[in-house]
Amino acid sequence: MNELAPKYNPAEVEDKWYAYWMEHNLFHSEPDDREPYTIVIPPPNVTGVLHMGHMLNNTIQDILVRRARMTGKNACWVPGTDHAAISTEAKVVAKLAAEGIDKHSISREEFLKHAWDWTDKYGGMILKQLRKLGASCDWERTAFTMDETRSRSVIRVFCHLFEKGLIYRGVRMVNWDPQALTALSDEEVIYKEERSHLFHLKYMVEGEDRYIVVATTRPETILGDTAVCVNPADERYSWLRGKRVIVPLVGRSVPVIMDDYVEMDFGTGCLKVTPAHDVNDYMLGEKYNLPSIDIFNDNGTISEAGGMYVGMDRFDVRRQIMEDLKAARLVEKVEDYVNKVGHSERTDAVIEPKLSMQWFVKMESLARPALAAVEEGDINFVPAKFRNTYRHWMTNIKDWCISRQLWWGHRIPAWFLPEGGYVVAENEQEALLKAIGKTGNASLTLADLRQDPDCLDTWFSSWLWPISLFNGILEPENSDFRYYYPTSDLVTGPDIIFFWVARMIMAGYEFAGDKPFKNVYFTGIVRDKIGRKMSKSLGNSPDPLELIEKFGADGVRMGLMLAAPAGHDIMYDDSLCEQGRNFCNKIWNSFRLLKGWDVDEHAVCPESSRLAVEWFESSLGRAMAEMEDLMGKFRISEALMTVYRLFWDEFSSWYLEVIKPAYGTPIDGVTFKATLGFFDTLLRLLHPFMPFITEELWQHLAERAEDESIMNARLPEIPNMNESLIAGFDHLKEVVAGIRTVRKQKQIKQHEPLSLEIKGAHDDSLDAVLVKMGNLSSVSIVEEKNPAAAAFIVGAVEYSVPLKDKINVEEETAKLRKDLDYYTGFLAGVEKKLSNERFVSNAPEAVVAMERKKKSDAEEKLATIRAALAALGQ
RNA sequence: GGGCGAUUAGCUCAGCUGGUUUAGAGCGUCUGUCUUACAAACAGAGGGUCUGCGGUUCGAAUCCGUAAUCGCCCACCA
Repeated sequence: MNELAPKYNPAEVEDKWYAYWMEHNLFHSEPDDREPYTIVIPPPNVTGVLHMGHMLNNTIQDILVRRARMTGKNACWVPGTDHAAISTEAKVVAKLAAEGIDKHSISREEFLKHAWDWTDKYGGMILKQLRKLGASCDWERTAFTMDETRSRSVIRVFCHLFEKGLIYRGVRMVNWDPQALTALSDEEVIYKEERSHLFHLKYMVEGEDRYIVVATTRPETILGDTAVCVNPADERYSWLRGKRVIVPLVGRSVPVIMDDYVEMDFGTGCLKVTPAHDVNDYMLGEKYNLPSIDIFNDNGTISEAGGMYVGMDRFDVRRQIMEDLKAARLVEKVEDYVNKVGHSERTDAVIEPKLSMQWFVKMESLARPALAAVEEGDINFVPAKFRNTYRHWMTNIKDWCISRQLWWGHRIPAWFLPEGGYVVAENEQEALLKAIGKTGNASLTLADLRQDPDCLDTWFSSWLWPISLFNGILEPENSDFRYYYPTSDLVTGPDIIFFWVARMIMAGYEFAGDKPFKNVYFTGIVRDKIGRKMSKSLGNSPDPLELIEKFGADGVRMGLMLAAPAGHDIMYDDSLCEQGRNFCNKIWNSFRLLKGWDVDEHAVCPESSRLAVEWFESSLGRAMAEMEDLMGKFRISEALMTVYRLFWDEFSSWYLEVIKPAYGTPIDGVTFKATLGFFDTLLRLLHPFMPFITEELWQHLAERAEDESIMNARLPEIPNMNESLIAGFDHLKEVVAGIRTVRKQKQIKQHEPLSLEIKGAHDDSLDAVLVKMGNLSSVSIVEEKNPAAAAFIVGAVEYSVPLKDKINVEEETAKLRKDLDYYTGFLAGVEKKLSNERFVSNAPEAVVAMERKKKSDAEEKLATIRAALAALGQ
């Protein structure tokens, strides 16, 4: 009789509606006279695979975008991908290696061709997968950090900053990744605690029989030692002043220098100085004009400068040197030691501090307006605690190393001149003109210029994302940019607050003269049940697509959102998605219920239905107001919970049960029409969270035009609330629950009618509902309570169900005694408060009045309880 | 070594500028029920004194101090 299956089957509907939305171009936005609502996606790396973090992040974005659309805004969610310089290059190098091709055996052009092939093949994978999630991105606007517009924007920005003197080139100590063979920014180095050793090595004093002991974690770097340093205040070593010591094994004579940088109480108080391989030693080297001996090749093996160890790997050489030192009796002792070792964020290789020529951005002046924007609330962080993190970083900002020794990325637009020096220009022609201008040599040709082989840091393109997506760098006056910028909300993880968020804010003010977004919503990290971060290496992350297959996209979306307040890590568990799936099923079945009814337009609307309609409208209004408030504060999971309870508890368990016609009888037209209206509104409220099932049912609910969609339906006005009706229903629910408890305790079936007796002031205006929901045969007001009845008290009114022989006086008495004790205690507490003169005189009047009300309520209630006990002969 | 945040029912969390019944929700648990939308369900029940200690106050989960535990971020002690 009902063509709808008793269980919702997401697989049958999801792809269908996504295709429908695409086919009717419903995600696309163009500027018009509506208010814009814009989100730019955090571009997933082309090397990435869809993980739970993406699911969470993009669900939130989709909820925000869909809700904005339904409130009449012109919503635009721009998708795209990031070229991920290091990761992608590493992947392509590995792929080529597997095919027996060495990167350096092929030309740059050939390599880039492979990289582009790889990108074309795998790059858009995550974006495709996001469609399964229901992401309503404007796919026509899909961008890539290395497409033409974005690339040209990057180059333009580089030139702009260079001309402004904010980009410079120089030799600095940088973080070197010996695996990826490139420099990294400070942010790309992850420090991890590692158990290692503190080696105490003997350095003989030159020309004497004495020695000093130096403590180091990296004995291999003795090959590059050019001094030993002690604190000038350290009396233990005052005799060393002016002397020289011999570097063990190496045999080199190096000076002893004195600097208070050295901590006297760490290790032996004696520090070996290797200017080429340690940031601090480098500083000392500069200060004391020490030679710098670079003992490593780029790939981490020992260079020519390393004497007999040439060609050995840095970790092998550490072991070998220790053996040799032991053999030479130059090791005093070896201690266990825990220290922090820098690793490359992308390759996990141990970082070597290395002196090299790189390009840098001066950050201080860029940071100033960006810091102010967040401090002054022009940009709002959710949750606000991230402002602290941001402030700290921004006020301690260091220059940004932006050059990478890679091929995959935006090539640095600098050309070296034959006789030294360089020019920076947006293209070759311009470079040539500048070169001629600079050298005065009109016969220069392009062949004389050599472009810097290095590429730019990936984030040097990402930081422009909100601007470059709308082509705001190259054409700042274009209508898209003027309309969509600044964007509205950014949704991202706190792990890239420095990499990306902070830099976008700086770029916004520098290149667009305005903030890039108004709100930043920081999601939490998705963790497993026992709190571990989900990761590929741990294998504790479910495959998102399998989850969607199992629970449906709507179920998964809801599961994630239920547990995801902003900035809180979420403990993921499949049971969350189960809850989401179950909710879909609940929605589905309530639709089946009303779909199955016969409607009689002429039937009279029962009083109970009339009341239910009026009450539910109020209830709906209350929930909608609450949702609006919560969404405004980005408390999305709470907004979802509000509509969840509205649908499940209020609509399904109460409203539908009240208006449900008896089996085989039709429903009246008035109630039916109101119910369809409610259902329609509920679907709209749910749509941002669960787009698929709501579209499916909304389309079933009425005849729709060919290109119509719930996506573009508006959220209705919030209905007015009838507070007293809501209060009346709240009371009624308790009475019904009381009746149900009696049934349960006395083992009376739900369908067996009971009569209800009421003693006390009773408002009978909702009796029609009471009779229906309590399955009552009669409701009567009595003067005296029937002793052979099961009683319960709601407010100060006593309700009882006459049951004759089923009544156990002891049980009834015990029940009432329990209530009596509770309220006696409660009353005592209130009275204590009220008898405290200082409370009465100090507390605000309203609070005192509230306490008086509590007191009289409790007294009334106690009177009722005592009367009930008396009726039982107690 | 600095800084930030957290600690509320079995679990995940609300509880904002202290007073709204001797703390709420969802899930889970327990007990009934295959009642003609839904057992992915229905009905009912139980469960915390708010991490410890001290303080401010007429009044504190809510403010202050302190201790413990956990987490995150930053930092050049080899």
